[in-house]
Amino acid sequence: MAAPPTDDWRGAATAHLARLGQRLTQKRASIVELLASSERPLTMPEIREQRPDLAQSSLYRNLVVLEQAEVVRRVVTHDEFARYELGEALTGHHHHLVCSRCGLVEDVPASPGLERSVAAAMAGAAEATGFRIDHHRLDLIGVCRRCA
Amino acid sequence: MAAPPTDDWRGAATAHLARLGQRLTQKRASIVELLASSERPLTMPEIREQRPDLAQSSLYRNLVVLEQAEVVRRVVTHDEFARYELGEALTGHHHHLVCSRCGLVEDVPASPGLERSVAAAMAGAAEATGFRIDHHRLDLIGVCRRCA
DNA sequence: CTTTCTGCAAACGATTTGCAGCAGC
DNA sequence: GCTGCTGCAAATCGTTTGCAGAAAG
Repeated sequence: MAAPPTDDWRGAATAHLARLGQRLTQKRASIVELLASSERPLTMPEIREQRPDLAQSSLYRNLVVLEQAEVVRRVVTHDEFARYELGEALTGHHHHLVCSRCGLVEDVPASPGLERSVAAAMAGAAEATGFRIDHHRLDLIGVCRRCA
Repeated sequence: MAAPPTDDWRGAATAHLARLGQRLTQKRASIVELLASSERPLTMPEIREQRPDLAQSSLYRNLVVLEQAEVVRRVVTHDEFARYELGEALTGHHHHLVCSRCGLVEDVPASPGLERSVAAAMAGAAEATGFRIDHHRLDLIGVCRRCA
Protein backbone atom coordinates (compact mmCIF):
# COMPACT_ATOMS: atom_id res chain seq x y z
CA MET A 1 0.00 0.00 0.00
CA ALA A 2 1.03 3.56 -0.61
CA ALA A 3 1.48 5.54 2.59
CA PRO A 4 0.33 3.03 5.19
CA PRO A 5 -0.57 4.61 8.52
CA THR A 6 1.89 2.22 10.10
CA ASP A 7 4.48 -0.30 9.01
CA ASP A 8 4.26 -1.95 12.37
CA TRP A 9 1.51 -4.38 11.51
CA ARG A 10 2.64 -6.71 14.26
CA GLY A 11 2.19 -4.12 16.97
CA ALA A 12 -1.02 -2.80 15.47
CA ALA A 13 -2.49 -6.26 15.14
CA THR A 14 -1.52 -7.14 18.69
CA ALA A 15 -3.21 -4.00 19.97
CA HIS A 16 -6.38 -4.58 17.99
CA LEU A 17 -6.60 -8.20 19.12
CA ALA A 18 -5.98 -7.26 22.71
CA ARG A 19 -9.12 -5.15 22.71
CA LEU A 20 -11.05 -8.37 22.18
CA GLY A 21 -8.97 -10.26 24.69
CA GLN A 22 -7.27 -12.21 21.92
CA ARG A 23 -3.62 -12.82 21.28
CA LEU A 24 -1.50 -12.54 18.15
CA THR A 25 -0.52 -16.18 17.89
CA GLN A 26 2.17 -17.44 15.54
CA LYS A 27 -0.38 -18.61 13.01
CA ARG A 28 -2.28 -15.35 13.16
CA ALA A 29 0.91 -13.40 12.69
CA SER A 30 1.71 -15.60 9.72
CA ILE A 31 -1.63 -14.75 8.13
CA VAL A 32 -1.30 -11.04 8.81
CA GLU A 33 2.23 -11.03 7.45
CA LEU A 34 1.08 -12.67 4.24
CA LEU A 35 -1.70 -10.12 3.76
CA ALA A 36 0.65 -7.27 4.64
CA SER A 37 3.09 -8.40 1.99
CA SER A 38 0.45 -8.53 -0.71
CA GLU A 39 -0.76 -5.43 -2.41
CA ARG A 40 -4.13 -6.84 -3.21
CA PRO A 41 -6.79 -8.90 -1.44
CA LEU A 42 -6.12 -12.64 -1.49
CA THR A 43 -8.60 -15.46 -1.94
CA MET A 44 -8.74 -18.41 0.39
CA PRO A 45 -7.07 -20.69 -2.20
CA GLU A 46 -4.26 -18.17 -2.57
CA ILE A 47 -3.82 -17.98 1.16
CA ARG A 48 -3.80 -21.75 1.52
CA GLU A 49 -1.22 -22.02 -1.22
CA GLN A 50 1.10 -19.59 0.54
CA ARG A 51 0.48 -21.03 3.99
CA PRO A 52 0.09 -24.80 3.49
CA ASP A 53 0.97 -25.41 7.13
CA LEU A 54 -2.31 -23.92 8.34
CA ALA A 55 -5.41 -26.09 8.41
CA GLN A 56 -8.28 -24.64 6.46
CA SER A 57 -10.53 -24.53 9.50
CA SER A 58 -7.90 -22.66 11.47
CA LEU A 59 -7.57 -20.21 8.63
CA TYR A 60 -11.26 -19.49 8.58
CA ARG A 61 -11.45 -19.30 12.34
CA ASN A 62 -8.52 -16.95 12.58
CA LEU A 63 -9.80 -14.78 9.79
CA VAL A 64 -13.08 -14.40 11.65
CA VAL A 65 -11.23 -13.29 14.77
CA LEU A 66 -8.96 -10.98 12.84
CA GLU A 67 -11.95 -9.52 11.07
CA GLN A 68 -13.73 -8.83 14.35
CA ALA A 69 -10.57 -7.16 15.59
CA GLU A 70 -10.59 -5.06 12.42
CA VAL A 71 -7.12 -6.26 11.57
CA VAL A 72 -8.45 -7.97 8.47
CA ARG A 73 -11.29 -7.08 6.15
CA ARG A 74 -13.30 -9.48 4.07
CA VAL A 75 -13.81 -8.23 0.53
CA VAL A 76 -16.98 -9.43 -1.13
CA THR A 77 -17.26 -9.61 -4.91
CA HIS A 78 -19.37 -11.59 -7.34
CA ASP A 79 -16.58 -14.12 -7.34
CA GLU A 80 -17.07 -17.59 -5.93
CA PHE A 81 -14.93 -17.08 -2.86
CA ALA A 82 -14.22 -14.30 -0.45
CA ARG A 83 -11.03 -12.28 -0.48
CA TYR A 84 -9.14 -10.93 2.49
CA GLU A 85 -6.96 -7.90 3.00
CA LEU A 86 -5.64 -5.91 5.93
CA GLY A 87 -8.15 -3.54 7.50
CA GLU A 88 -7.95 0.13 6.64
CA ALA A 89 -6.65 0.88 10.12
CA LEU A 90 -3.45 -0.81 8.94
CA THR A 91 -3.39 0.01 5.25
CA GLY A 92 -5.08 3.36 4.91
CA HIS A 93 -8.25 4.08 2.98
CA HIS A 94 -8.37 2.86 -0.58
CA HIS A 95 -10.74 1.61 -3.24
CA HIS A 96 -10.82 -1.45 -5.44
CA LEU A 97 -10.50 -2.24 -9.08
CA VAL A 98 -12.43 -5.42 -9.83
CA CYS A 99 -12.07 -7.53 -12.96
CA SER A 100 -15.48 -8.82 -13.95
CA ARG A 101 -13.94 -11.65 -15.95
CA CYS A 102 -11.49 -13.28 -13.55
CA GLY A 103 -12.42 -11.67 -10.25
CA LEU A 104 -9.01 -10.11 -9.67
CA VAL A 105 -9.11 -7.27 -7.17
CA GLU A 106 -6.47 -4.57 -7.11
CA ASP A 107 -6.05 -1.65 -4.75
CA VAL A 108 -6.46 1.95 -5.83
CA PRO A 109 -5.46 4.87 -3.64
CA ALA A 110 -8.27 7.29 -2.86
CA SER A 111 -7.90 10.85 -4.10
CA PRO A 112 -8.80 13.81 -1.89
CA GLY A 113 -11.18 15.27 -4.45
CA LEU A 114 -13.07 12.05 -4.80
CA GLU A 115 -13.24 11.58 -1.06
CA ARG A 116 -14.68 15.04 -0.67
CA SER A 117 -17.42 14.29 -3.17
CA VAL A 118 -18.23 11.00 -1.51
CA ALA A 119 -18.34 12.64 1.90
CA ALA A 120 -20.84 15.15 0.58
CA ALA A 121 -22.97 12.36 -0.87
CA MET A 122 -22.82 10.51 2.42
CA ALA A 123 -23.99 13.55 4.33
CA GLY A 124 -26.86 14.09 1.92
CA ALA A 125 -27.96 10.47 2.00
CA ALA A 126 -27.73 10.34 5.77
CA GLU A 127 -30.01 13.31 6.10
CA ALA A 128 -32.48 12.00 3.57
CA THR A 129 -32.81 8.51 4.99
CA GLY A 130 -32.00 8.55 8.69
CA PHE A 131 -29.07 6.19 8.24
CA ARG A 132 -25.99 6.91 10.29
CA ILE A 133 -23.30 6.45 7.66
CA ASP A 134 -19.93 5.22 8.88
CA HIS A 135 -17.86 4.63 5.80
CA HIS A 136 -18.05 3.74 2.14
CA ARG A 137 -16.82 1.29 -0.42
CA LEU A 138 -16.14 2.18 -4.02
CA ASP A 139 -15.44 -0.50 -6.60
CA LEU A 140 -14.38 0.33 -10.13
CA ILE A 141 -15.46 -2.56 -12.29
CA GLY A 142 -13.91 -3.50 -15.56
CA VAL A 143 -11.64 -5.95 -17.33
CA CYS A 144 -8.03 -6.36 -16.27
CA ARG A 145 -5.11 -6.27 -18.65
CA ARG A 146 -4.73 -10.06 -18.66
CA CYS A 147 -8.39 -10.71 -19.45
CA ALA A 148 -8.74 -8.00 -22.09
CA MET B 1 -36.84 4.74 -8.56
CA ALA B 2 -36.52 8.40 -9.36
CA ALA B 3 -36.50 9.11 -13.08
CA PRO B 4 -36.35 5.60 -14.50
CA PRO B 5 -35.18 5.47 -18.11
CA THR B 6 -38.37 3.58 -18.85
CA ASP B 7 -41.57 2.61 -17.09
CA ASP B 8 -42.08 -0.09 -19.66
CA TRP B 9 -40.21 -2.80 -17.85
CA ARG B 10 -42.17 -5.46 -19.66
CA GLY B 11 -41.06 -4.25 -23.06
CA ALA B 12 -37.52 -3.59 -21.92
CA ALA B 13 -37.20 -7.00 -20.30
CA THR B 14 -38.61 -8.70 -23.38
CA ALA B 15 -36.10 -6.91 -25.58
CA HIS B 16 -33.15 -7.72 -23.33
CA LEU B 17 -34.14 -11.37 -23.10
CA ALA B 18 -34.66 -11.60 -26.84
CA ARG B 19 -31.01 -10.74 -27.38
CA LEU B 20 -30.17 -14.00 -25.63
CA GLY B 21 -32.87 -15.90 -27.47
CA GLN B 22 -34.94 -16.10 -24.30
CA ARG B 23 -38.57 -15.25 -23.70
CA LEU B 24 -40.30 -13.26 -21.00
CA THR B 25 -42.39 -16.08 -19.59
CA GLN B 26 -45.21 -15.53 -17.13
CA LYS B 27 -43.02 -16.50 -14.20
CA ARG B 28 -40.20 -14.27 -15.32
CA ALA B 29 -42.57 -11.37 -15.76
CA SER B 30 -43.85 -12.04 -12.27
CA ILE B 31 -40.33 -11.79 -10.86
CA VAL B 32 -39.51 -8.63 -12.80
CA GLU B 33 -42.79 -7.05 -11.76
CA LEU B 34 -42.02 -7.74 -8.12
CA LEU B 35 -38.57 -6.20 -8.37
CA ALA B 36 -39.92 -3.24 -10.32
CA SER B 37 -42.47 -2.55 -7.61
CA SER B 38 -39.85 -2.57 -4.88
CA GLU B 39 -37.63 0.40 -4.27
CA ARG B 40 -34.84 -1.65 -2.83
CA PRO B 41 -33.07 -4.93 -3.63
CA LEU B 42 -34.88 -8.01 -2.32
CA THR B 43 -33.40 -11.13 -0.79
CA MET B 44 -34.33 -14.61 -1.95
CA PRO B 45 -36.48 -15.19 1.17
CA GLU B 46 -38.32 -11.94 0.50
CA ILE B 47 -38.90 -12.93 -3.10
CA ARG B 48 -40.14 -16.37 -2.13
CA GLU B 49 -42.51 -14.85 0.37
CA GLN B 50 -44.02 -12.59 -2.26
CA ARG B 51 -44.08 -15.24 -4.94
CA PRO B 52 -44.86 -18.53 -3.17
CA ASP B 53 -46.09 -20.04 -6.41
CA LEU B 54 -42.58 -20.17 -7.86
CA ALA B 55 -40.33 -23.09 -7.01
CA GLN B 56 -37.04 -22.06 -5.48
CA SER B 57 -35.05 -23.72 -8.23
CA SER B 58 -37.05 -21.90 -10.88
CA LEU B 59 -36.45 -18.66 -9.09
CA TYR B 60 -32.72 -19.17 -9.05
CA ARG B 61 -32.68 -20.35 -12.63
CA ASN B 62 -34.73 -17.42 -13.84
CA LEU B 63 -32.67 -14.95 -11.90
CA VAL B 64 -29.56 -16.28 -13.58
CA VAL B 65 -31.11 -15.81 -16.99
CA LEU B 66 -32.44 -12.38 -16.11
CA GLU B 67 -29.05 -11.42 -14.79
CA GLN B 68 -27.32 -12.51 -17.99
CA ALA B 69 -29.87 -10.48 -19.92
CA GLU B 70 -29.02 -7.51 -17.69
CA VAL B 71 -32.64 -7.19 -16.69
CA VAL B 72 -31.74 -8.04 -13.12
CA ARG B 73 -28.66 -7.33 -11.08
CA ARG B 74 -27.41 -9.37 -8.17
CA VAL B 75 -26.33 -7.23 -5.24
CA VAL B 76 -23.67 -8.79 -3.05
CA THR B 77 -23.18 -7.68 0.53
CA HIS B 78 -21.70 -9.24 3.63
CA ASP B 79 -25.14 -10.60 4.34
CA GLU B 80 -25.85 -14.31 4.18
CA PHE B 81 -27.88 -14.21 1.01
CA ALA B 82 -27.78 -12.33 -2.23
CA ARG B 83 -30.18 -9.55 -3.10
CA TYR B 84 -31.71 -8.81 -6.47
CA GLU B 85 -32.85 -5.61 -8.11
CA LEU B 86 -33.63 -4.45 -11.64
CA GLY B 87 -30.60 -3.70 -13.77
CA GLU B 88 -29.56 -0.11 -14.24
CA ALA B 89 -30.75 -0.23 -17.83
CA LEU B 90 -34.24 -0.31 -16.36
CA THR B 91 -33.84 1.71 -13.18
CA GLY B 92 -31.17 4.27 -13.93
CA HIS B 93 -27.84 4.56 -12.19
CA HIS B 94 -27.90 4.70 -8.41
CA HIS B 95 -25.90 3.76 -5.36
CA HIS B 96 -26.66 1.79 -2.23
CA LEU B 97 -27.01 2.46 1.43
CA VAL B 98 -26.15 -0.70 3.35
CA CYS B 99 -26.98 -1.36 6.99
CA SER B 100 -24.11 -3.23 8.58
CA ARG B 101 -26.37 -4.55 11.34
CA CYS B 102 -29.34 -6.05 9.51
CA GLY B 103 -28.13 -6.08 5.93
CA LEU B 104 -30.89 -3.82 4.63
CA VAL B 105 -30.03 -2.21 1.30
CA GLU B 106 -31.68 0.97 0.15
CA ASP B 107 -31.28 2.88 -3.09
CA VAL B 108 -29.69 6.31 -3.30
CA PRO B 109 -29.83 8.43 -6.42
CA ALA B 110 -26.45 9.45 -7.81
CA SER B 111 -25.60 13.12 -7.92
CA PRO B 112 -23.92 14.68 -10.96
CA GLY B 113 -21.05 16.11 -8.92
CA LEU B 114 -20.25 12.78 -7.37
CA GLU B 115 -20.48 11.03 -10.70
CA ARG B 116 -18.05 13.50 -12.17
CA SER B 117 -15.52 12.82 -9.42
CA VAL B 118 -15.91 9.08 -9.79
CA ALA B 119 -15.50 9.33 -13.54
CA ALA B 120 -12.24 11.19 -13.04
CA ALA B 121 -11.04 8.55 -10.58
CA MET B 122 -11.96 5.84 -13.05
CA ALA B 123 -10.00 7.48 -15.81
CA GLY B 124 -6.97 7.86 -13.58
CA ALA B 125 -7.09 4.31 -12.33
CA ALA B 126 -7.59 2.97 -15.83
CA GLU B 127 -4.49 4.74 -17.04
CA ALA B 128 -2.41 3.65 -14.07
CA THR B 129 -3.31 -0.03 -14.18
CA GLY B 130 -4.27 -1.01 -17.71
CA PHE B 131 -7.78 -1.96 -16.63
CA ARG B 132 -10.58 -1.06 -18.98
CA ILE B 133 -13.12 0.31 -16.53
CA ASP B 134 -16.76 -0.14 -17.43
CA HIS B 135 -18.72 1.07 -14.46
CA HIS B 136 -18.62 1.48 -10.72
CA ARG B 137 -20.42 0.58 -7.54
CA LEU B 138 -20.57 2.82 -4.51
CA ASP B 139 -21.93 1.57 -1.22
CA LEU B 140 -22.47 3.86 1.75
CA ILE B 141 -22.24 1.71 4.84
CA GLY B 142 -23.81 2.51 8.16
CA VAL B 143 -26.64 1.69 10.49
CA CYS B 144 -30.25 2.10 9.44
CA ARG B 145 -32.85 3.95 11.46
CA ARG B 146 -34.42 0.75 12.76
CA CYS B 147 -31.13 -0.74 13.97
CA ALA B 148 -29.79 2.46 15.51
C1' DC C 1 -3.14 -26.55 35.60
C1' DT C 2 -6.20 -23.73 32.96
C1' DT C 3 -7.29 -21.40 28.99
C1' DT C 4 -6.97 -20.77 24.27
C1' DC C 5 -5.65 -22.53 19.74
C1' DT C 6 -5.31 -26.25 16.29
C1' DG C 7 -6.51 -30.01 13.10
C1' DC C 8 -9.52 -33.51 11.59
C1' DA C 9 -13.75 -34.85 10.04
C1' DA C 10 -18.53 -34.14 10.02
C1' DA C 11 -22.21 -30.70 9.48
C1' DC C 12 -24.40 -26.56 7.30
C1' DG C 13 -26.89 -24.00 4.09
C1' DA C 14 -27.30 -21.13 0.07
C1' DT C 15 -27.20 -22.21 -4.56
C1' DT C 16 -26.99 -25.50 -8.52
C1' DT C 17 -28.23 -29.41 -11.21
C1' DG C 18 -30.42 -34.05 -13.14
C1' DC C 19 -34.44 -35.57 -14.69
C1' DA C 20 -39.24 -36.32 -15.93
C1' DG C 21 -43.40 -33.88 -16.94
C1' DC C 22 -45.73 -29.67 -18.86
C1' DA C 23 -46.45 -25.44 -21.71
C1' DG C 24 -45.89 -22.65 -25.73
C1' DC C 25 -45.31 -22.35 -30.56
C1' DG D 1 -43.83 -32.91 -32.19
C1' DC D 2 -40.08 -30.04 -30.76
C1' DT D 3 -38.01 -26.78 -27.78
C1' DG D 4 -37.59 -24.81 -23.72
C1' DC D 5 -39.65 -23.92 -18.86
C1' DT D 6 -40.93 -25.90 -14.32
C1' DG D 7 -40.83 -28.52 -9.94
C1' DC D 8 -38.94 -31.97 -7.07
C1' DA D 9 -35.28 -33.98 -4.94
C1' DA D 10 -30.49 -34.84 -4.77
C1' DA D 11 -25.87 -32.96 -5.28
C1' DT D 12 -22.32 -29.18 -4.79
C1' DC D 13 -19.09 -26.58 -2.45
C1' DG D 14 -17.45 -22.70 0.25
C1' DT D 15 -17.70 -22.13 4.98
C1' DT D 16 -18.72 -23.43 9.90
C1' DT D 17 -18.60 -26.36 13.92
C1' DG D 18 -17.80 -30.40 17.52
C1' DC D 19 -14.42 -32.48 19.72
C1' DA D 20 -10.04 -34.18 21.51
C1' DG D 21 -5.26 -33.17 21.72
C1' DA D 22 -1.39 -29.53 21.67
C1' DA D 23 0.52 -25.05 22.93
C1' DA D 24 0.81 -20.84 25.71
C1' DG D 25 1.29 -18.74 30.18
